[in-house]
Amino acid sequence: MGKGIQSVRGFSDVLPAESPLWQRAETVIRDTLESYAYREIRLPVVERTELFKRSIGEVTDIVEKEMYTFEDRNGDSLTLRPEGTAGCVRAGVEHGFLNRGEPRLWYMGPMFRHERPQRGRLRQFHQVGAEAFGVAAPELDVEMIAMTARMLGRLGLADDVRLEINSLGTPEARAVHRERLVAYLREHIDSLDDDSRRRLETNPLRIFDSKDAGVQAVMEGAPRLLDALDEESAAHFATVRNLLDRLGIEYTVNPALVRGLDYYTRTVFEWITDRLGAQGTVCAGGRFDGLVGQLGGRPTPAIGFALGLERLVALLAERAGSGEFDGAPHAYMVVGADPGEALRLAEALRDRLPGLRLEVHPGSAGFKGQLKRADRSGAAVALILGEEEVAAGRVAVKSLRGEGGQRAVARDDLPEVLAALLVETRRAD
RNA sequence: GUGAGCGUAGCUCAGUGGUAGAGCCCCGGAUUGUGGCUCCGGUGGUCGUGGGUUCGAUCCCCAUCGCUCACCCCA
Repeated sequence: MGKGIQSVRGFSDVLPAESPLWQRAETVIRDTLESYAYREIRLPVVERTELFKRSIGEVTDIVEKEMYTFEDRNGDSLTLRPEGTAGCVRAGVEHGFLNRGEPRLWYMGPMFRHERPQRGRLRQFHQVGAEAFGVAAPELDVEMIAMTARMLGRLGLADDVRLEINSLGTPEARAVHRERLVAYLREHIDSLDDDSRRRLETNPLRIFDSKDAGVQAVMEGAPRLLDALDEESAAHFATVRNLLDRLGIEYTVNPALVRGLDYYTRTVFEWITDRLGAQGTVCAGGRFDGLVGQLGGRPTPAIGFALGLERLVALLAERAGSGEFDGAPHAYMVVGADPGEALRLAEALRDRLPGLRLEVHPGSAGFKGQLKRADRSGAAVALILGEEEVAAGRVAVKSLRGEGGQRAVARDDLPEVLAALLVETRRAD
């Protein structure tokens, strides 16, 4: 325990016991994205530091104190990506594909933020993100929300999450509102706690969800961003709400919902759970109509979301039933005097049945020990290939679950028997 | 970055100022080529690390590292 080299704080392993859940999440997400015509893009984990400063915002927590930044050997400042959108937009501008059609992209991979680890928060964590470019219509916002709803639904998490939405309007409207809000708050500065005073400088909108009762009272009378929206943004938001209603997607409007990154505009949304402690946001996204232009591309409207895989998997783990796929082999081959023959047979079986998970006992040993291993492997059956069986051209198929019956099967019939077994266990996969 | 709680076997945890235990796991055995159940036996810990107090520290004190949760922030 206290020995040897340990993993770096906040960088954790996904052990074999948990990886099936990850695989299931990834598969469902990928399939869903593809069913909405999103295509995968694979992006580097390292980008120039400047990219994140310009996109996420200089004064955000992420840029100010959470980035893994280092100097390359040639003196360039590089950063382990703290999120995926910036790199995605950078790639789009660099390769000039953002304005050819309306690209829909997704990516999956590790992100890095130097924060204090806690439940649902690691320094290396994994996100699935998707971005759609070139479409300003609110229909796209709603389709994206519907897509995330579908993912969560397919994973059986519909009852564990709720949707909150808000509109941040245009940067201009937001700036005007911000000034008004700050002016208002300065009048009531005496009623603000330290936390809120600090936010006054950094992100005054955040003060809306202060937990302090006195602050709450002040905020009752504060100017609301939603009331200050420009006409177009207001109409856009109204359409989003209307369409969500028509799709039967439930949501609540949360005027205090603010995305942490500077580049968001108009629609923002967040899927929240109460089952994961303090870090309840599982999936969040919104429009960023200004970012592409900011990063040197032709001004292009865009929308995206990011989903935290650790948090999603944590929810799945809570929900996981007994029939969960655990990666155990279907069959375990017990080997007698001729290990070479066992290997040959095993290869032949894998040729015939690509879906078969077959573990062959390495070398040969006593049947007792091998059967014990077979049992512990979690396999449904043991395939016993001893001297008697080899001589007779058969394989003993012994059930390791339930009664434990055993029967001799002719070699030629074995693929068929195992195929039936696969069908039987497919449910659990 | 701030605060709180916790670090004893692979895991879950007892424990006492006098150089450590249980359950589970793992390994072996209960006669010949048959797992699970039962019984018997066994491996395994410099009690997170470094200092201090003490005749003596796993236990008390300090520091440090790590874990966990919360704040902040966010996926």
